[in-house]
Amino acid sequence: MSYRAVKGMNDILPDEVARWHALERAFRETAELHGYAEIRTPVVEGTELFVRSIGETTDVVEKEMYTFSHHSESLTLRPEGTAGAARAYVEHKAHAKEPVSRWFYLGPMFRAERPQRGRYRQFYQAGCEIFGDPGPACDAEMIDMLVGLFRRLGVSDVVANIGSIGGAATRERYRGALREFLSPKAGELSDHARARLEVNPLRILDSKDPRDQAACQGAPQILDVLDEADRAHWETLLGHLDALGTPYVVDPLLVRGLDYYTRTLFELKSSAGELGSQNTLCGGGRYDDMIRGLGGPSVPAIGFAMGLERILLALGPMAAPARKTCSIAPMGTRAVGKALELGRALREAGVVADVDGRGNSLKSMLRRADGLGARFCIVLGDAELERGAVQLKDLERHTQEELPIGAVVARVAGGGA
RNA sequence: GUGGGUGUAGCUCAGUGGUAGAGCACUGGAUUGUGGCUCCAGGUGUCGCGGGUUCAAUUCCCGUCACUCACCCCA
Repeated sequence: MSYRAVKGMNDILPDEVARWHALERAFRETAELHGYAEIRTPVVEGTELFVRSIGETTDVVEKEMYTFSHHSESLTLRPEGTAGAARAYVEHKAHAKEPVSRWFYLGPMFRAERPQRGRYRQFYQAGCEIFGDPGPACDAEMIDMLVGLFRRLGVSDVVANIGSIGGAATRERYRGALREFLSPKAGELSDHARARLEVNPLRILDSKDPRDQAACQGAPQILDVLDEADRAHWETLLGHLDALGTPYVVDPLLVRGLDYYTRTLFELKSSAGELGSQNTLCGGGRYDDMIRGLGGPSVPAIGFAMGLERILLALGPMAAPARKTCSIAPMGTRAVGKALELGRALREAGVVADVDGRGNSLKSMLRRADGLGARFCIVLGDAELERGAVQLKDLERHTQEELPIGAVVARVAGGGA
């Protein structure tokens, strides 16, 4: 086995694609119902776009990007979808055409991490962005949409965690307070957390290390230090969710690893199905400063991305599709010619047709028809050809009848009735 | 980048210091031309790769690679 797919990048074989289609269809339908329109942006962007938007000191930018240079240009395979959408929003001056833009996207993203269950180097995300609406009504609507989507998909145990990290000013103030609280306990922290104390103390809140969790007991909470405007935004959001009856859990320690977030943050988790420890199905939040930061106008924004393979892991197996194929089993060369003709006629009538021209035994052809999930099998042998007839077998009802060859297409197209 | 686990048939996995098996799948037959159930028959393997110990290694030892799970981080 000399050629293999690149580590962390997987083939999605035909057997599995039906599940992907079903998920993608549910996402598209939901997004479109909420007024989102699809945008498709390139998989490659200038490296600087990601550095600027995601943040120079984030793990994604520091060590997970696939970056290469072409001539003198530094390019990067997109590690997430928001930066590209935001770039397109600015580049095409969408703000001047409509007050609010609601966009969704779907496609592969790339991060050079160590792969594990639910985490791959090429992975698929679907996401939505709203540009030009400061919320909090649309924040509530977005969270409610996601809860509804996961319910519809059948992820029964999904939990929406929400939080707020306020605007830039609030966050700066909180960072100082947290550092002050944790510094005396620096000796009790994990090495990793101690290193972060100066650079990004907020992330320590997120740590799974019991020492860090213990040290964070009694730490000041960001929700307690929101400024007036941030607080009003947050409380109104909770009010909307309560009014909608959308279930949620406030997580005061919620911190996301991308630097661009402001105010509202949310994350949907599950432990259903085959999910391993990477069980965040969907994450998002507000990024009110990004558009201006990319050289655009001062336009607020909010968005989320969901990991498709994680959702598929949570979903488990899918019901087998209905039998609709018609298989044709010819015996002998003359019959094969007739079978090809019949196959074409069936397809013209809108029937999925499979001509088994392998020249195997009838038993083998019927077995294959069954394996394909065919509803009908047309048996075509010399005896039938002489009579200008075919045997039409209904694989589902276990019945068989002889029909004139000219009548079989209409019969099959009519579902056998 | 760090740590654990696993590498044997297309798939899931047993197994032994004397060069290997089951189930599923596949093919044929029982039914000179009739599927899903049943019965019978059939084939395939550099036993991940390299080295060491040994009369002999798939098995024991060392190395290496791959896969996998977890940490970090994220979807």
